[in-house]
Amino acid sequence: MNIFIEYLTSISKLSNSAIHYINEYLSVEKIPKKQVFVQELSASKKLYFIKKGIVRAFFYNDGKEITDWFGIENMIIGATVRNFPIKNTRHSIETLEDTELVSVSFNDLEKLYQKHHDIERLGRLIAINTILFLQHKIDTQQLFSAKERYDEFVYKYPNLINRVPLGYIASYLGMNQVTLSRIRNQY
Amino acid sequence: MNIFIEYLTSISKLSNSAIHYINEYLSVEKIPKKQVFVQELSASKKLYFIKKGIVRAFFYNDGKEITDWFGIENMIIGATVRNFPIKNTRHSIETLEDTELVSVSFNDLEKLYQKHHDIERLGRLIAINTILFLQHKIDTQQLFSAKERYDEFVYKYPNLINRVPLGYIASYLGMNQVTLSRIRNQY
DNA sequence: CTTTCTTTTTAGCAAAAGCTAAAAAATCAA
DNA sequence: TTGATTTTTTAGCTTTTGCTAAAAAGAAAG
Repeated sequence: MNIFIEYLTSISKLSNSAIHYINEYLSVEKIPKKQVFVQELSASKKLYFIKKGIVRAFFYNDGKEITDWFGIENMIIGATVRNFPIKNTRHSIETLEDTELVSVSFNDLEKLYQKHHDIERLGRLIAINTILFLQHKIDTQQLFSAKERYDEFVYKYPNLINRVPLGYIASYLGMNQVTLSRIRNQY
Repeated sequence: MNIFIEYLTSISKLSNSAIHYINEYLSVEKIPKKQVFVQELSASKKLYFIKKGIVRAFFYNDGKEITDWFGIENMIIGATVRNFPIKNTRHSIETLEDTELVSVSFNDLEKLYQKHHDIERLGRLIAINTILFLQHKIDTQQLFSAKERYDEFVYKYPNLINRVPLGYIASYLGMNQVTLSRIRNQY
């Protein structure tokens, strides 16, 4: 789990007592490949951190499956996708490879926030990072062509291209799977 | 300024002492129409809340001006657009109508965060609201046609359509100004 | 190894949206 | 008001991306 604490402290300093407290509440879970381990994200009772592996978030629109987000090592599930009690969506999370997760229940997380000001601050800073990530996604969607979006994806996630089905990447990038195949073969 | 405090407490409860403290740090500014009052957002020293009026955030891409965000009453400037020391962009903020703002300097805001746990929590919750807003924008961009995006915009900002130049709205919605004009005249 | 199932590529055509430029309309200022 | 400036609409053509379906390639299972 220490990798999780390291991740957290890289975002914001934490007191020893906060670290100790967080550790108390963590568990580790191993999930095999191709398993939908969160059926409905907004109803999820836990927050997950990806220690190892690849996951994706997806939902259905017009009968079609849309991949919304890819999670790789050192990412929090639901920081980016809408893992908030506020909004009802139909997101599921699936492992694409064997995955190790660190989890905290939202109940416990709430306790952590309330007891430790520095953990609350950490939560705020994680949210701000998420905002930056999303804003960048909006920019690329709005200003980049399909090819440019793909190129950026390759740059950003060099490991994913050969490990994840093309169709998932296409829907993540907001384009047709056939279009992506063409782009990849440089027209 | 009380409208600002009301806005804040609608998001998260604040202790009386926190409210008192916040009030100490607020100022009010009036800006006339069509004035670029923040030249470079990421270098801005203050956070603004819109008490009255309309503003927009814009930047240049490929020599073209892109409107990124519209701010109306009861919005925080920079909660949505990237008003963080972290990321360098070239966003400016301009009033579209006579506008009244409440402002806090980031210096003071930092103090507020540090002194009051409940203000830090408020900051986290505002960030989460921003995340939801941005995720919705991503969805509409990715899944909606140009017409659908416009229809949603009309629904969401009924006041803006006749008060804001069409070109600004078009770039906000990620489409050509000519395309938007056609859509509006229902092809 | 084959066979089967899944994923990717290719082809051809259709639809959506972009671009340039000019005309029309609306707004602003003297 | 009237002339000037800005904004919006219209027209015609181009480009990009989408869609359906079928072929090819790859991966998985017996």
